[in-house]
Amino acid sequence: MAAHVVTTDALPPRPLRLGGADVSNTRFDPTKRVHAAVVTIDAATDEVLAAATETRIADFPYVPGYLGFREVPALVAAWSRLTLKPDVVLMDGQGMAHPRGFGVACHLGVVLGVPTIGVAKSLLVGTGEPGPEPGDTAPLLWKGQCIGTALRTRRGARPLYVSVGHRVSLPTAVALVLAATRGRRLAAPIRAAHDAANDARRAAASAP
DNA sequence: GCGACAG
DNA sequence: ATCTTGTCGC
Repeated sequence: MAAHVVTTDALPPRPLRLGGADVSNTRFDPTKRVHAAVVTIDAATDEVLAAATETRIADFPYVPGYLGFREVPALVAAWSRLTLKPDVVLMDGQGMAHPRGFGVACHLGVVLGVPTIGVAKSLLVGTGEPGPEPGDTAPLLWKGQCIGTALRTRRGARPLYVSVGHRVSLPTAVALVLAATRGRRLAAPIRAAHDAANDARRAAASAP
């Protein structure tokens, strides 16, 4: 089913450039536009090295389990204009922690041919509750299988759900996400992408 | 049939 | 996803 989602690491040695991908929507938007953003940051300093966005009409609605069909096309367009490509992309959403083992992060990775990691803020399927300390983890279980890792990145904050996207092992994925989180709940690349996507949305809203 | 349901 | 200020806590 998801046999083409290789779990063998294919990441280069340091310095590492981390990518972040996210999409913003305007609620009740009659034009049904999506604002996609992809960014590249320095893993050591969190400095944003490059960013690109794409605003377009979404040709597919939001349907749980089919997010890739709605968000990936715009993300691919944004990616094509990203001047400096990252080594691995952290995508806001599920990777293999998906009903058919192929969430938006896998979808993006396969289409781009780039290593990706699924980093979701809530669950689509599965269960797993990590301890209270940053770095605490718990296997994300579903139907007797480990489909990802529930990761506590900050005390008192809900965990993040990390799962394999494309060509990155789960242990490596969890380590990279945790390392990109500094006292904050979300990983730096995803926050940067979220900000860029929101900027694009506001720009499109105030433009004639 | 009922409930759940990434962003 | 988004609507939204102040407010509670480290």
